[in-house]
Amino acid sequence: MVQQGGRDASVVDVAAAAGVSLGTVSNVLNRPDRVSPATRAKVQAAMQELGFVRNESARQLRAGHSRVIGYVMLDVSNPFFTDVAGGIDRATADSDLSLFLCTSDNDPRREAAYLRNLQQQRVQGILLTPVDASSSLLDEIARHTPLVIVDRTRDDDSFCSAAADDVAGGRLAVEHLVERGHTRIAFVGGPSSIGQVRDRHQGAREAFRDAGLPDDGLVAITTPGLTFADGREAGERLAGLSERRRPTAAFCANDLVALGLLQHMTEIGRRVPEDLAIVGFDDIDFAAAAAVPLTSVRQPRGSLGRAAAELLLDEATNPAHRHQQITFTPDLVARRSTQN
Amino acid sequence: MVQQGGRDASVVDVAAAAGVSLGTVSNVLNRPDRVSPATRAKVQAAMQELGFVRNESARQLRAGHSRVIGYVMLDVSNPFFTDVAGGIDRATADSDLSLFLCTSDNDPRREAAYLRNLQQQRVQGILLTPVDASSSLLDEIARHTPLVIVDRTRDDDSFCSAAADDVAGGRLAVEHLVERGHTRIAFVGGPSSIGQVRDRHQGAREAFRDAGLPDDGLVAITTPGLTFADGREAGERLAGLSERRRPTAAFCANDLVALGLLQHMTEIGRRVPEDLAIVGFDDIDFAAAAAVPLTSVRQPRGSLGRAAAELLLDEATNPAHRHQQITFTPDLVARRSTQN
DNA sequence: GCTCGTAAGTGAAACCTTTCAATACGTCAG
DNA sequence: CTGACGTATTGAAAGGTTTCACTTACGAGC
Repeated sequence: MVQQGGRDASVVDVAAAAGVSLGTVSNVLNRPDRVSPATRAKVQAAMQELGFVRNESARQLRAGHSRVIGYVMLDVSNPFFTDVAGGIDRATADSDLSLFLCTSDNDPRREAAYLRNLQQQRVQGILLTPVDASSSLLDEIARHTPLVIVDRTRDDDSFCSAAADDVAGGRLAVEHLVERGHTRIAFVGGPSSIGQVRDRHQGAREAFRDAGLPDDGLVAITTPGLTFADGREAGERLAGLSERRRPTAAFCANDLVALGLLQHMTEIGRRVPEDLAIVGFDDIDFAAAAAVPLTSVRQPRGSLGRAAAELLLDEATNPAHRHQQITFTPDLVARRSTQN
Repeated sequence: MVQQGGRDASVVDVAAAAGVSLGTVSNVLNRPDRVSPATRAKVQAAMQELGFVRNESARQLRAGHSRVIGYVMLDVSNPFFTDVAGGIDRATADSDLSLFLCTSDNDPRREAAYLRNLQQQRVQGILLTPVDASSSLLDEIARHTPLVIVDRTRDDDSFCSAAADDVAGGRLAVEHLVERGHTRIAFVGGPSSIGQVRDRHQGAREAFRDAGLPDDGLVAITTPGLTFADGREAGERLAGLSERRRPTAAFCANDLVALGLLQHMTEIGRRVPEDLAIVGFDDIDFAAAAAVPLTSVRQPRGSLGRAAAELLLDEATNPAHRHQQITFTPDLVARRSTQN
């Protein structure tokens, strides 16, 4: 911080140094074509000299809004979400908006803090993968700030959203396992406060019933979160079950959990898929590269982000905007973890 | 956006609605204890009624700075960086600062845009994993905004930084391979504009020479980036070499590249480590879960983020702050990808 | 009854930028 | 030579919050 003593230089200081009015300085900044080349050069020299840095707060205050959009995601360390973020990023690249990423880490309080913070910053809009899509906080935020829900939906159509059909995805996974002859299947994931988890479980249940199998054949192994470590820990619990009750296949609520489970199984000498077939969800890049390449329900991650960003941009700029719910249909990528 | 017609409610509107002065409203917001309970309740009711949302821009304008810190990272989709971000996050959790994440995607222009944007927002400080640590832009930014370099260093001590010793890491990797009898080793990574790549390569070269091996035994396979896909593509190039010239081991500049390479090898029927031993860098969680568990140079990812954040906090708040360069020493985690 | 102290509340000024109506100054057509 | 027009520049107002020196009200102490 070289700027010892006095505060940073402002347009007023620049104007004084260049011997012009502050209106002219502003013109150099915002409409350089309206300023004669000579004056422009003089002003730019003064800016350089004083180390002038535009004050975005003042600019925003005047403009009424900032040139930022925020994406509040559930978990930065899940590659699924960073791939979604990549899609958002590409969609916003040629607007002059900056994208700020925030991670709620599945904590509703942190999510709320970020949402309020972004709203108070008067961001152009917010993309959100909510911990709980039904929270009334979302309505409250959306009263003032365009808000698009990513990778989730709400029953009503009060929001734009871009999401994959998680129930359908859950069905796909279990149908695949049932086709391969499994009749005792574990659903591994949690907590059930996460909508994705509920829907995927729901789909699993539906497919299980439709196959005419008894309800108690689908065992829920509830985890505290959806991380790698949670998957490993679920593996311990699965391994601890008596052989009679032990499932022959596991459908995991996401790939991280599936990979953790897979790793634990390998470590304790169980074979995948012979001893336990595994299906994941999301089809992150690492799924295909796993110890046993992982069968997974693929979501179009980038497209999902892109679609969400486009909805947000429309909502933020188009007065005739109407809310829209875009649903992507997932598909199943079969790999070795289920091919016995 | 319920707020049809008029602009958002401001403190003035709240004051009018509650029948108090705007100073009192501000007191309710910032020093509630100085306001009588009755008045406080009245004001809060008015805020509720009008849907008042504090305007952070105006607040910042007054305060001179925001309550945000930014981390500009090289690549969100690399789990190494999100793990670092996790460490930063934990370190800042109990300050009242919010952390905004930005991804430069290895593009100096995007990096510059984010840096300037954060600076113009008058953020409290910036954490940066730079594309090019020697860029003079960093000096320019640091003239006004506290800036800490993460996972990189500069020769001079003009910045705080927290980094692992990449040269040492590179040495570790190659020493490990040499110990296992390899004398033709590929260094896979790029572009060399990335400092990490240069340093790791440098370390590899040093270890190779120290082992008394001829320089041309260390083959550089330069990739355009450090992604999964770059690793696969490098695999094709490696496989295309004549048997005589083909290395028996590869040291990859990061785990993503290593995993891509590993996947390609497996696909074309080459065995790891028998046909090609592989060492990665970073030891991300997925390294241990890979098709062939990956030997990797471990960096303390979380600690690195935490240390960087603490340096930044100190620089931002402590007038007696002195720049400090913290270096972590990496270690090698040997797994199956090098055990033949 | 008067002064003093404290607590509660007030309101103007400051923060910095952008906008826009107004001004100044040439130039050109008539 | 005048009037009209266009270009370059000006300066004041607005935007919402916080701060701080100030006023008011009220009860305690003498």
